[in-house]
Amino acid sequence: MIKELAKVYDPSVVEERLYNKWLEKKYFHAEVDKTKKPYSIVMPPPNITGQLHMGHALDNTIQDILIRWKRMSGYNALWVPGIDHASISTEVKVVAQMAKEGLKKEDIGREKFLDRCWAWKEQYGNIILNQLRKLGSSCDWDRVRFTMDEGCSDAVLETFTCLYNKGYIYKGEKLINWCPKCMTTISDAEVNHEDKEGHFWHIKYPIAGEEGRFVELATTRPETMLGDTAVAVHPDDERYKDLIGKNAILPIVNKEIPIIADSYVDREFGTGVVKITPAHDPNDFEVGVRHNLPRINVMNDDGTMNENAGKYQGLDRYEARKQIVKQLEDEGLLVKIENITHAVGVHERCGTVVEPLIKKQWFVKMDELAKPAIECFEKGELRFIPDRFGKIYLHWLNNIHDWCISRQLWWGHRIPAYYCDECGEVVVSKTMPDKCPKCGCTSFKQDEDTLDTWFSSALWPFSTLGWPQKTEELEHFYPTSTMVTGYDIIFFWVIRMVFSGMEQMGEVPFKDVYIHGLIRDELGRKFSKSLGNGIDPLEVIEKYGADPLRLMLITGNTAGNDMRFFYERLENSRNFLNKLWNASRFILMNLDEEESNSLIMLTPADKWIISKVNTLAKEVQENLENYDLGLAASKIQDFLWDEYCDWYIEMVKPRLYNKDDKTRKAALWTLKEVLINALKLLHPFMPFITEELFTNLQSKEETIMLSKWPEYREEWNFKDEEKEIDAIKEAVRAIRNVRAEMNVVPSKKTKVYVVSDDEYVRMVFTRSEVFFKTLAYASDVYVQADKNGIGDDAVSCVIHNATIYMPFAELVDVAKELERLNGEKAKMLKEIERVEKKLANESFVAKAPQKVVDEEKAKGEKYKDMLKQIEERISQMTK
RNA sequence: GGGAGUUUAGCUCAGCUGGGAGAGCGCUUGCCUUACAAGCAAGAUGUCACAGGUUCGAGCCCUGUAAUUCCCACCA
Repeated sequence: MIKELAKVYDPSVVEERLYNKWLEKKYFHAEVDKTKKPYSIVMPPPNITGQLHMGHALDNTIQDILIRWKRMSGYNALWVPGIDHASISTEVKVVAQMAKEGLKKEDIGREKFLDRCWAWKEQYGNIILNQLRKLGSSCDWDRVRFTMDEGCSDAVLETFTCLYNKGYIYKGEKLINWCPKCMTTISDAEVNHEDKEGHFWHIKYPIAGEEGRFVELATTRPETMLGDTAVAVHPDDERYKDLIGKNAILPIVNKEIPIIADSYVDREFGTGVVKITPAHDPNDFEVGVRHNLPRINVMNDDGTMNENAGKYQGLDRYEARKQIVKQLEDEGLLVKIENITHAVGVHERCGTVVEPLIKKQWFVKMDELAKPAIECFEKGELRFIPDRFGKIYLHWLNNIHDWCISRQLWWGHRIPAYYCDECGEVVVSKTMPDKCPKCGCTSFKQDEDTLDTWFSSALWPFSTLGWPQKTEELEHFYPTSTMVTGYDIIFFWVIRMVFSGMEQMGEVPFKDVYIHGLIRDELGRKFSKSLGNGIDPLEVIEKYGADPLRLMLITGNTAGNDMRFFYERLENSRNFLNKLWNASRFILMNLDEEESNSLIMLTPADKWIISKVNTLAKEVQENLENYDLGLAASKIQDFLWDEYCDWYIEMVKPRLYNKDDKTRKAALWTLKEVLINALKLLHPFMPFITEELFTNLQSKEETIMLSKWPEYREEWNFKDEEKEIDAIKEAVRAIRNVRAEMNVVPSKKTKVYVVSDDEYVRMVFTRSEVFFKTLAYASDVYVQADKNGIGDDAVSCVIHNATIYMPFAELVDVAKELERLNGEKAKMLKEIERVEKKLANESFVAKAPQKVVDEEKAKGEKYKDMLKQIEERISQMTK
């Protein structure tokens, strides 16, 4: 039966058909199978506000490669997909949506607002998951999880109460990062420091009781001076020693505040005097604690000044700043204004300058929890790929601060803390308590705040497997095998997953963390909306197909490094796809007879390519195990394109075209067998085309997805043939060189045979150019013209270890050829000299490994041999 | 202020445990050859940032320098 493939491969049609087939057949679904070794990945859940971008495409391609490889290798391979409620992003979007209707969330109340959020989730939440299917992701869609589904929410409540009961969660009044725009607290990790242009205002504070004496200090935020409760100098600063213990008069407020000594002050910086505003600055807060200073908050939550700001009450913080500076100037207390650039903390999500404020918030106490996370890494239970990220991981854990987890948002997991209406007692419990343990009252109010969105993400590796229930999935698949994510969320996510896993499960959540870089545009810039340089993966898939995109994303870079997106690279992948398609088409065109089970005789050429694909399987396996995914992919690509298509297929053509050839069957068998093996190796990288070709090439198995992963086989190891054919490749290249150098243009009708002593290797070339594409077989190759061709008029030509006869008429320039040969000779002499010099080096021979020395000797022999041939040729020509 | 990365062909990047410098794109030349012009064949191009050191031997290991990118950090 002859199968015929379409002339061109149309990814969009094929990919959709195949993906639907996979879904229908449930190939992605993984039931717990205790007879197999488990391999599991949980997908970093994309936000429900998200659209598929290149980062997702890379992240999921990597995971898909790993899962498909392990699945084919006989593992019980599970890939759990899911989505994240993304508390603040979603809330911002829903608020914006409502704003268009002229509504605020307060207008409709918490419950109705949450209804809208859920509606958002229903409407948009699955978009990104559907987009992931376009990529070919083979995750188990029967197990899609959501961070706010019943199970995950239960995991959150369980964890919260558990940590609270152990004393790891507490509510405390601390200085936190406040976003006046989003009106919520944010964690340290959510604050970005940006260098901004600003001013240094130098201000004089009068000394109380000493008319005309001042201290000069500088600030970048004059508006906070209204909340100053001290002025500090360094204890050993001679300039100000006598001031310590005295009072300064806070301008505008006209209040006396103490002058204190604290070693936090840097004598060298500025004037060596610092205003202390404990309610609005983290350092000042610490100083305030040490010196028992009052904390005066002068700002409202929306960034306007409050009642403590006196006449500035109600003004926006920046407006207040302006007016305060003006007043200071008017009062002659402003010394100078210095222009500076300084780091300003901004909310990473909205860019608003963060305001440190004192608030009562919930925190996770980190020092104890961090310890197991450090230990498990040091014990080697957890590793990073590449390993340099391990250092970053450790550094962060060793310098960890308590994690502020409460957010003044509505969309998210509401904090399971209940306040007694009577006595205010706090009860933390998964459900509303029945009665107050202190006063017996039965009415409670739940905490208004929700949890940081990363709180639920931190539990993801086990909550998705069913925790806190004791499921068989959890038992079988936990700890998961590999976590694939970008370096940008190591702090947000990876670390929190590890300590959560260690605390709740007593085991690491994953053994390997594969860190990938960012995809950038061709200029190396990040993709961003404002630059408008984003490239939509879906458009790329539409145009080129998912396979080329995947291949392009995975090759040409290594773990942890950023990569640039070039359409040129994509085209290369697309061309490879096309190449593969056409090669397969060629083979199918020739598979015109029934398959034979009888013993076939393999020629050295067949053994050569079989041996090559065998070696490839071994190397790919090693590369994958080391997470060198890009290396593995390009090796497969090189094999298929260079070795298989450009050499083997060309070599085998004469045998295919001659139906009487005894080795024709062997050629066909080899062509098919090798291709199928290579397709299997390629499948994790390019799932669609490999499936399409696999199912067309054979009829025994219905999918490549569940076919057996090619392993290295000793019986396919033909080292001699590999060497032999590789040597001949060299010879052929030399023959081609002759032709190129001599400018030979044989007539199109010339028919040339390359014949070896071995009768089963014979290659026929009907066209002049084909000749030069073709690989001769044995070391003693000679070329004869056929009866219609050149006959006796031929001249022999010996290059390296091949002899060719060519028609006289075609040798247009003997002098040129001689020149070339002389050049070749000189080159050879140089090489021989180099090798001999090396071998003459006694310490080299003595200290270098024997293998290296032997190799060197062999090279020397080879060069001498080649030199001899060249000299022969020269003497022939000059005769 | 700490920490990490990068520096290899015109461009973007590979180079695994140290043994004669690689790929893709681009460029030059010749080819519509019954799988493929999205192709085939041949070709040119590198003080592997710099300076020392270790070694028989360094793109790779060590020390230092420079340029550059990123992360962390409270400098008012």
